[in-house]
Formats: sequence, structure tokens, C-alpha cells
Amino acid sequence: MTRQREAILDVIRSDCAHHTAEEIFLLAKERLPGISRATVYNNLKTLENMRLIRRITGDGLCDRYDSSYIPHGHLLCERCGKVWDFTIDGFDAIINDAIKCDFSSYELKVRRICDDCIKKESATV
Amino acid sequence: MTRQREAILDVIRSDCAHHTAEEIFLLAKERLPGISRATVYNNLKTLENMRLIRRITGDGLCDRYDSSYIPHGHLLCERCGKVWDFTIDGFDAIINDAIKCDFSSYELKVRRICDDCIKKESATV
DNA sequence: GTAAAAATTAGAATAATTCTAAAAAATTTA
DNA sequence: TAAATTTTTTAGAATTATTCTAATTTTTAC
Repeated sequence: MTRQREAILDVIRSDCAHHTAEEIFLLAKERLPGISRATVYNNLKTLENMRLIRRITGDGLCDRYDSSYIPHGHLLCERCGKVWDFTIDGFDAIINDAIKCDFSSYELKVRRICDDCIKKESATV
Repeated sequence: MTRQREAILDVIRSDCAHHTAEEIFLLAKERLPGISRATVYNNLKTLENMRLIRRITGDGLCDRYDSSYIPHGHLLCERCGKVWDFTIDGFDAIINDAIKCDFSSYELKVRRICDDCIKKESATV
């Protein structure tokens, strides 16, 4: 565990914001001004291999990172890209039932427009 | 409907391969040698807006396109990137139950290693 | 058939990410 | 603890998928 890796993990764990690589780079830079982008990208991969974080693939936009490795649902706003977590009880069994074979993980993204963005849009129209 | 748009849609509908933009470009080029990448990308967007196709966001790799706009599950191989379709009965209701609000669409990707890749890997070890 | 609108093109530009090779830090071994 | 080995870090170049640009062509509407 290097100082850099620790700082990156800490940034991801410090809030439930599902940050992008660039945001993580900027936040880690506040603590370790010399840190480079390559280190952030390398460590995001390493930390995912260590099963300490999980990548959420970007929906047209760039990827984000989750402080939990355990798969769960992500509700995301199509306008601003913000992400919320949710769970479905017994979902593993539901998947097994549908695909009739084992699987290693899943990614469930549910798209909507969040209340903030709906407000903004009705305000400008 | 231009000849180009028609060719692109036809390529996507011609098999269940969930092609990438580059593959679609190369296949469309066989029919219309002058077609450009920009046209393919423009039309993939337009066709999705027309609700004739659906983008499947790439899992680290590049995006792929589905000949159906209706959301359904994708079972994908972590090694070779190949994609299979599957459905979960009553899934919309399951999601609604979990998030307690409306949504516009979802994307469900289930990761595994396909039989072909398992064979290849056990052969090389 | 003409005018207006939409789509096409090649190639430049962009953005996210990966690669490179040298330097620094961490870990292992003696 | 010192030396040797391995891993990680760094800056910046390179790559890749995708988007943008602006001129040209095609399609659509009347």
C-alpha cells in the first residue's frame, strides 16, 4: 500500500458520490499534490482487482467508481450523470433463473431524470 | 431514410451479433464503399433516437448496438466480449418495486466467461 | 422543379484512457 | 540494516473511440 493508493481509496470511500477518474485525480491531488493521472488510472484498476472498489461503466459519459465491490443497482440521471445505489432482494437468484448458468458479477443501471433536472428543465421552458 | 441509414440499420438487423460501431462501419462499407465513419456514428445516434436500435455501453471495451430498442438482459463474456440476450419476466415491476419511482429504461449486463473461452484457457494451461 | 432542410463526407479535433521508460519507493532477503 | 529485487510512480507521448467542422450532396416538402 503506497501513500498514493491509500489516498485514492480514501477519496472513493469518503463520500457516496461515485466519482469519475478525473474527479478522483483532482481530490487525491489536494492531499498529494505530486500525484499523476497515470497513478490514479493504474490504481483504479489495481483496486478493482483487489476487489476493494467497482467500476461503473459510463453511460455515454466516462466511467465512475463505487466504494463497494458487491454488485447492486445504480439509478442514474440521464441529464446530469448523478448516481444513486439501490438493491433488489434475491436478485442473484432471479438472474440464475433467467440465464440458467453461473455468472461472476452483474451491472444494473436504471435510467431516469432526477428531480433536480426536471425542475431545471421546467424552469427554462 | 437515406441509403446510408438503411444500410446501417440493415447491418445491425442482419444478425444477432451486437456489433461495434467500427464493425458496422466496415460491413456498411461493403455495400456502400464511399460511406464515412461520421455517417455511421451520426446514424447510430439517430437510429437510437428513432427507437429502432439500442446502444449497449461497452464494458471497458467500446459500445455495441442491439437491433431491439426494448430493454432486456445481456449476458456477456468477460474475455471475448461476445453478447447474448436474455429476459427476466416481470422485470419492470421488480425495478419499480426497488426504486419506488418511474424510469425511462434500464441496462442489465451479466458477466461470465463463455464456454469457448473456458475451453481455450484450460487448453493453454 | 425549386427551395429549404437534412444528411453526407474527409479529415481535424477532442476526451478518456493507456503506454513508455526512467526514477523512486516499498518489500524481501541476507 | 543494507543490498537486491520487485513494485509503483511519474510526465508526457500515444492511442482509441467518438465528435466536430464546414463544404457538398441528397432528400423532402411544396
